[in-house]
Amino acid sequence: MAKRYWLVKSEPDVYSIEDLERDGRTHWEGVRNYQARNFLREMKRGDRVLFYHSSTTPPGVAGIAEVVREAYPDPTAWDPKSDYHDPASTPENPRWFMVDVGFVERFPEPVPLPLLKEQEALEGMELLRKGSRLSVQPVSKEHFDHVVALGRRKRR
DNA sequence: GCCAACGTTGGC
DNA sequence: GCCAACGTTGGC
Repeated sequence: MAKRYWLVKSEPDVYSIEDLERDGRTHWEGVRNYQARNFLREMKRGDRVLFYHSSTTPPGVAGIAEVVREAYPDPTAWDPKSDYHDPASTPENPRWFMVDVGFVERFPEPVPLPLLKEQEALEGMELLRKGSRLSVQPVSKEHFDHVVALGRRKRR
C-alpha cells in the first residue's frame, strides 16, 4: 500500500508544532466529526501529515508529522471530565478513534494561508475550499510536496 | 424523511 | 466580534 498524505488542523493554543517537537509524539485525540474520524481510520504508519495551525493570524501550515500508531479507540470520549466527552461512546462500543503522530519537521515559519491560496499548483486542495471545516483531510502527494517546498523555502 | 433550530468551526 | 458554512438534533 502506497504511502498517503494528510493534513490535520490544531489550534496552537491547544497543541502546536512546537509542542509536538518538544514531545516527540502525541495522541491525536478529540476528533468528533465522522468524516474526519473515517480519514483517521485510513491512516497507516509512516503516512506523512501536514500540521496546520488554525485560528492564528494568519493561519498556516507549520510543519510535518507522521503517523506512528494507527487508529485505536479514543478514551477521552468516555471520560466525563474530558472536554471531548461523548456518552454515546463506550469502551465496549467505541465511536471515536485517534492515532498517534510523531514529529518530523518544523518549518522556519508557517506557510501562511494567503500564500497557499495564491498557488495555482494547489488548486482543488480541500483546505482551500470555501467553508471547509474538515479537521482531518487527505492531501495529494503533489499538493503535499508543493506545500513542503514552500515551507522550506526562505521567504520575504 | 423533512427541515427548522441550534451549535461549532474557523477565517476575517 | 461577525458570520458563512457546515453538522447535529429532534419534532413532526
